Amino acid sequence: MSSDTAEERASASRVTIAEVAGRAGVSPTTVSHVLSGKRVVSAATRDIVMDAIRALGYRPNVVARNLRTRQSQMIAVMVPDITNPFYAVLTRGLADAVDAAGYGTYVCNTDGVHERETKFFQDVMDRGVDGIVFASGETASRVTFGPADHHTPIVCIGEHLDHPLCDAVIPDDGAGSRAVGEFLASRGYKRIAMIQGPLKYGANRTNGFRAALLAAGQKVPAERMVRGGWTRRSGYEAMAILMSRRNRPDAVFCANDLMAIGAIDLAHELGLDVPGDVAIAGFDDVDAATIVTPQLTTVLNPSYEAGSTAGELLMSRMAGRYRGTGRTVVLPCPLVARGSA
Amino acid sequence: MSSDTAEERASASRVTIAEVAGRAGVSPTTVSHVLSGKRVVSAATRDIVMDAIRALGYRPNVVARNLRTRQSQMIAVMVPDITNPFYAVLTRGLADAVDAAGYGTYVCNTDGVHERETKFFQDVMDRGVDGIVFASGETASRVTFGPADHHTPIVCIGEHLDHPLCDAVIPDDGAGSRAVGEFLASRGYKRIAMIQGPLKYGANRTNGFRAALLAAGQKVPAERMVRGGWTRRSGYEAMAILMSRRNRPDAVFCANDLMAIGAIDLAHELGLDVPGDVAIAGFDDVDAATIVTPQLTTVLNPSYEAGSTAGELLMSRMAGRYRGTGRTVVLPCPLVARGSA
DNA sequence: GACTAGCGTCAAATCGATTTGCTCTCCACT
DNA sequence: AGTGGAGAGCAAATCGATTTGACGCTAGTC
Repeated sequence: MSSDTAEERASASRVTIAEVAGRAGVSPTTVSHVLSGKRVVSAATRDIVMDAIRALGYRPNVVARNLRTRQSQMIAVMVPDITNPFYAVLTRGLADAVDAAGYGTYVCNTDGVHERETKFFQDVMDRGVDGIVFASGETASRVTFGPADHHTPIVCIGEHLDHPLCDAVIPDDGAGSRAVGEFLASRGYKRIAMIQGPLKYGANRTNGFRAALLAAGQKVPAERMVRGGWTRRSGYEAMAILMSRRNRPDAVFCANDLMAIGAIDLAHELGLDVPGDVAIAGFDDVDAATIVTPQLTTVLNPSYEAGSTAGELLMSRMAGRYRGTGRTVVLPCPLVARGSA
Repeated sequence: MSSDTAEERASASRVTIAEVAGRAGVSPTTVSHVLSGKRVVSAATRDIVMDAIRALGYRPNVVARNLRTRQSQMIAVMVPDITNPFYAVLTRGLADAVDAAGYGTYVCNTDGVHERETKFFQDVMDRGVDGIVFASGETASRVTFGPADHHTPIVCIGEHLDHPLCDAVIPDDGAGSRAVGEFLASRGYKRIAMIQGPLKYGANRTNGFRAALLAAGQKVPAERMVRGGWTRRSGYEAMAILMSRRNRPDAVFCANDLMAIGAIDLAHELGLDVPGDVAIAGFDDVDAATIVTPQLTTVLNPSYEAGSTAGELLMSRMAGRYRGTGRTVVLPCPLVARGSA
């Protein structure tokens, strides 16, 4: 906005609080107090100081402030991959929630690899972030905490973590998956299969789904449970296995939407009608769920809300409004019936 | 707060370099030199120091280091919205490129709003980031630089910026769009239309496309040029306008994939066959391009490479390997022919 | 008139590293 | 013996803020 003068250009280094104090004829202390409001400063000197700040274009050095105050006004979010729309939306929810309070967002892509998780965890602790959101898969439970780590609040998405300051935001996968099971059973499908996540992941989805089917009097034979790797490609392959069985399923629940899309790919390749020949349901309700044909019947996984409530939980601790044991917020995952089942 | 804080201070405050020095029986200077390798330390004392570091679990305070060295080992990326897969992939490319060199990634969602852009720009400058990647739409050219801002290298994606240390990574939209135009013309389409981006955006795509059609001897009447807002919904609406014209187009080039998907939505709604009744082409080649039916003929926009080469450009400046005027890297955007045209 | 009570301000310590200049030792070469 | 140089390590200054204890002042109270 203001045209930078030659004077300003000459002094290439940043303006310090001392220079402002000098120009205003007061001490650095007073300038600091004007800025922070931690002690009262007379209106007269406050004006003088503010004028000097404006004239010099002073901006406080955030790093120096962070060193002294032991805060960074920055929160870290650890996700497997920001490229995954689910985590991108979660990250945005978090960023929106904390932005107004002046917190910035530091993003780490862990790829779900334990070494990367610990490396980044170390990194963000060293950087002195004020809070951490852990959305990096269930291996998160394996990170080990150093003695100094117990002051930084943490929020885990989708799981609990053994840490005194750790809150949890849990989308209710179990209930959502149960709803899918009930829905499929009520529609009269008889040979219902499932494409699960990789071993040890997404147990709640499997369990909820299986429980609903059992309650509806259906057995779930082991050969109708196949594992995929969350990706479209792996859903395609898992579906291929399922459809090569003697007794083809008439409905398939996939533990996430990407795998469901892969499953639809294969069904179309085989010339099968969805849902006429096979019904397919997913989980997450990402954008792509309404892009496939037919549109995907799925479960809404409230990623944006998960991110933003994680932000709220963090802020309540950082501001000292809450200082208790770990809280747990459960987010409902409603069924979204569309064309594919 | 009181007792809690006292406890904190007593038990769990971080180990400092001074404590390490004390335990090792050397000065802090020596410990620092062991860690940085900036001066030689004898193997014997180095071992002693390293032992002390391990025993105490010492981790250097990054904030303090940053204050002294005036570096933050952090680079900022400004995107309109991390939720947009294009920018998510770009961000990942950047993060991967700079991660190995120890740089972290600070993400800002500007929503393309000028006030937010300047606010975040100020924020990251105050935080002392070592580099900035500007991928936040063409309003970027309006940010104003303070005197202190001229030391931080910047890379712009998709445009140039008037700043001495600013490099640019430019995906070759123009050539890509020209390829689409040639492709459509060669396929014999005669009434070719385009859904553009919002006013003042994506001029290269419009120009390249138009040039190709003119070269093929086709006129592009104004009523076959409609504007959308980059979203699926806006593509749907723009397509509706196009199809309500007396002389319906037989092919439509959309300035991005999301709008193309919206256009396909409408075509299907009208019971039209794609590409039989209308051919549709997009731009970007996001994941969703292969999820729609039919799969989208589009232009590959190398977002990952854009992010990673932005990282390279930044690092070459930060490391002092390059110190010259602004460089420009142009990335090719090849046509990807699929089913929709 | 002496005595609190605030108010406004400042000097100095602090946060935890890095970096510079200096000392001291030891050895090699003239 | 003297000089030069390299090798090792330390003390102190520095980065740029925040924060605390103290001091001078004015006003109000007994």
